[in-house]
Amino acid sequence: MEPINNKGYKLLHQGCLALSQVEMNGMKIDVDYTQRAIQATAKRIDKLEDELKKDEVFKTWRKRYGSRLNINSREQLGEVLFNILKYPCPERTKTGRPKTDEAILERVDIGFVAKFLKVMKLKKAKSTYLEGILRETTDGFLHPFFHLNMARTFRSSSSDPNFQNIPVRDPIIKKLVRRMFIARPNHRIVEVDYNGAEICCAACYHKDPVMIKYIKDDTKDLHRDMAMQCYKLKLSQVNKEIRYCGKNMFVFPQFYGDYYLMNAKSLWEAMVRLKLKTNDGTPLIKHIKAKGIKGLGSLYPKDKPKAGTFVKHLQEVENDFWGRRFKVYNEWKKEWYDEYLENGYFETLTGFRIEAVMRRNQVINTPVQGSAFHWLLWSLIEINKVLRKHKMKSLIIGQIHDSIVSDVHKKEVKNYLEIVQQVMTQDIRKHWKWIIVPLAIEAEVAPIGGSWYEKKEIEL
DNA sequence: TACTTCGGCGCC
DNA sequence: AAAGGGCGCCGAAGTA
Repeated sequence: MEPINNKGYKLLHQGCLALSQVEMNGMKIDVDYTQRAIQATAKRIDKLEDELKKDEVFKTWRKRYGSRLNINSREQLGEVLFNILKYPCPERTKTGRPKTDEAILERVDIGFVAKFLKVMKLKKAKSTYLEGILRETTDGFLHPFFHLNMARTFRSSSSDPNFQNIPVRDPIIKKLVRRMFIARPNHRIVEVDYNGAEICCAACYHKDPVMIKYIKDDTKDLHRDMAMQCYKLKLSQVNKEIRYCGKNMFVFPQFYGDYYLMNAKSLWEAMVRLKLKTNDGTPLIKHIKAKGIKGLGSLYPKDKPKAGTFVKHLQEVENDFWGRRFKVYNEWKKEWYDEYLENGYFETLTGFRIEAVMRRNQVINTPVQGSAFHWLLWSLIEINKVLRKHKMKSLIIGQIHDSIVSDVHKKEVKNYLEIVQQVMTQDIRKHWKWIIVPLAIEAEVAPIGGSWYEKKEIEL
């Protein structure tokens, strides 16, 4: 990759300097809390493991492995469940071992496995987060690294520790871990993020009028609409959980280059596993069957989807998605890839030529993912400049691809929010005239001296 | 003991 | 026609 204009060059130069400032600022860690949390979590793990050891399944496990038994080994558990106890093994890894991830193990409907998964979650929280972060903490402060030279898409990455994958989805683990991150005295943690950054950024490349309409019109909601179509629901039947599935099991995978077979699989599994219900309380699986879907259908790529299966339905949704709904977007993908094949490179709107051997999906995703991050990077640089120019006490302490985390002095909160709003939604569009969609941000604020866990969304 | 590979899982 | 984008960190297991 190389810059093709001065804006590109300056972005990385200043970005590097601004991020080193962010690294130096660092964030406060509640060390006492963390030590207590580690102890408490260790205790919970011990207790659950004791219970596991009393189970019949564990006795089978011991018989098979004897002293080599390792309660942390999913591979051993896979052997016990699928080869000895003869539970059906739905999938294998590329090296031929039985797959033993969460989705697969949940299908083995016995208490032992449910408890095993619960313990694994706690161990992940303890080792990677509680202990991993504490290990990197000195004098109560943590200074994660932010790199601009690691990601192939010219996003950033973070390490030692990785600040960009702190748990947020599982409410229990979220609280356990995010409680570690606290504001400096008289400060509040403030996190601001772009709404749908990658979708908006993609729109600047493909300029699909339907997508632009979705972005501009507040009453329209793509994820909701696709959830409705995938699960054959009416507007009144959709809820937050179902919308989440539409977003993360259809829309985003499709944008990343996935296809109907995988969508059908994960959307179907979600119905069963999360026991999804329509807003009026009907189990989704029952609803979909009433709508004429007999079953999931074959997941073998070579089989032709059969009428009346969920797979066939998703194939139709996909065809509609690209063939009718986002026709212009679809044409852009083809042209963009063809041009890459011809030239051997492509150029991002943020000012870089990227010359590398890439697969089709990478060629389509890289400019979007990279440029969306460049919006954030440019914003971070400008916000940092303003904070310093006005000698404000507030500090930027981190960045997560499309969001900025700051430790904001209690008297500067209003001012800070005005600055980020101005930079992220107005100034950036003067800097890059090719941004053809309105940009919006969301802000969350934690109490004075409180933790990252306690952040709450506020009106801007 | 040190290192690599794999599978898994956390995030956007 | 083909078919899931980008990271970093952990422990298990195998190898040197």
